[in-house]
Amino acid sequence: MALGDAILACLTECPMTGYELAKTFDASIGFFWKADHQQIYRELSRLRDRGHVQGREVVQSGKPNKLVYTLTPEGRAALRHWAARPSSPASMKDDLLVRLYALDSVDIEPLRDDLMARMEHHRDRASRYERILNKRFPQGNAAPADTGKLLLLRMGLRHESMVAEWCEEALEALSAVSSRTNVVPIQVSQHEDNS
Amino acid sequence: MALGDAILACLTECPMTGYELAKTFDASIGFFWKADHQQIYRELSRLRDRGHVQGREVVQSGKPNKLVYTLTPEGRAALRHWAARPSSPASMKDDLLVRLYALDSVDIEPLRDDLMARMEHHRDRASRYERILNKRFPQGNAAPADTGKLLLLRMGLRHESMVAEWCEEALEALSAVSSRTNVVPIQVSQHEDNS
DNA sequence: TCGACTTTTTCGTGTTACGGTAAATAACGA
DNA sequence: TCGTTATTTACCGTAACACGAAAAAGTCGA
Repeated sequence: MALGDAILACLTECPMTGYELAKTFDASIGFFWKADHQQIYRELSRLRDRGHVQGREVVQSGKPNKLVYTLTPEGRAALRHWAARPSSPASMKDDLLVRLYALDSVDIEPLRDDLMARMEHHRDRASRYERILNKRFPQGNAAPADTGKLLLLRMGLRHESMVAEWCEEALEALSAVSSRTNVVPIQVSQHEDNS
Repeated sequence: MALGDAILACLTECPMTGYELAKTFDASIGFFWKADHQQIYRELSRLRDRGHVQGREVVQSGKPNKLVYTLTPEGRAALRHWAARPSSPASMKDDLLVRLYALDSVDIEPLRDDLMARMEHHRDRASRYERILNKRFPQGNAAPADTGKLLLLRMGLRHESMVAEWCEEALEALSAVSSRTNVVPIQVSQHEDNS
């Protein structure tokens, strides 16, 4: 809902090219917001049109020239202005939850596999966040300017641990159900594979 | 990414009209997925075109006639098929997190207000989930067919409590920062209010 | 009785997000 | 020479979201 603003937020750190942004995004805001490079570039040109960022071309010898984008005062003001408005809570919107909702109309074998994969995924991320936390904020506190980043990481850690734990619980609950499994081989025929 | 499938999942419960779906969605899947009635109706016609649901018109005296949508066998198969594919973890994508990331380029007063409102919001939802859990699953366990719904509610409860708790922590951390606040009145002038 | 609200469906229009495919340019390394 | 990395850009489509509007029938309170 505000990829543009997310990019502006990223650019408050330092001026960057689209390429760098696409990489950096993944290591900061990208923890909770995916955006591929096409999205980033498109959004950057839109921001440039609005005057919120300014692109300076840097001639490079070895590589194609790059466009370093800098936050303009207008962009900075827009970010502040945007940040001053109340936020709306994000929805979770997870496929897994929909599948669980329709649990008895669905095959549980693949669901179980899915849950296990997800559990590992969330555990991985949790330990990743923990590692970063320990490295960047060993004392558990941060300089005022970094407070937000510390809070972000803590949120990420909590979220991932919580979901991983929940996956575990869900797997247990599924085991209890799996006895009366309706094991019917899935039909791939007849109708197309849309959705 | 799969509103259609979410609707199919909803319809596994019982046949419903678009109007009822729009209401019911809010009280089940809508806990983690917002969709207004226009979206639902449009998706329903698409599903009907694909043959995944079937609409029967029910003539009513007092009110306008309604279209009761029933899951077709094809729809049921499509749902099973969809549910058998691995899910992709949803991203959190919360405005608040972006604002915190750019904490030192942003006014903290409105941020604090926002955090407080959000904390209340998440607390409300947490207690709401708890109430539903106590009412629907007093024993803490569910019939096999309802296991998924129990898990959903537990996830919702955990998520909301976690976020509420995190908001509290964030507010504390902000208090520590707020002493060196850069209190400059926000400019609304000069450039337009886009974004 | 008038006006407001509920029930029920539908249309339209625009933006944002997300996804894939692909191309141009130029170096560096195998 | 072929593949990879760096760097930007273009075009395609679909899905999601947001807003606004309207019909057509009834119910209920002021």
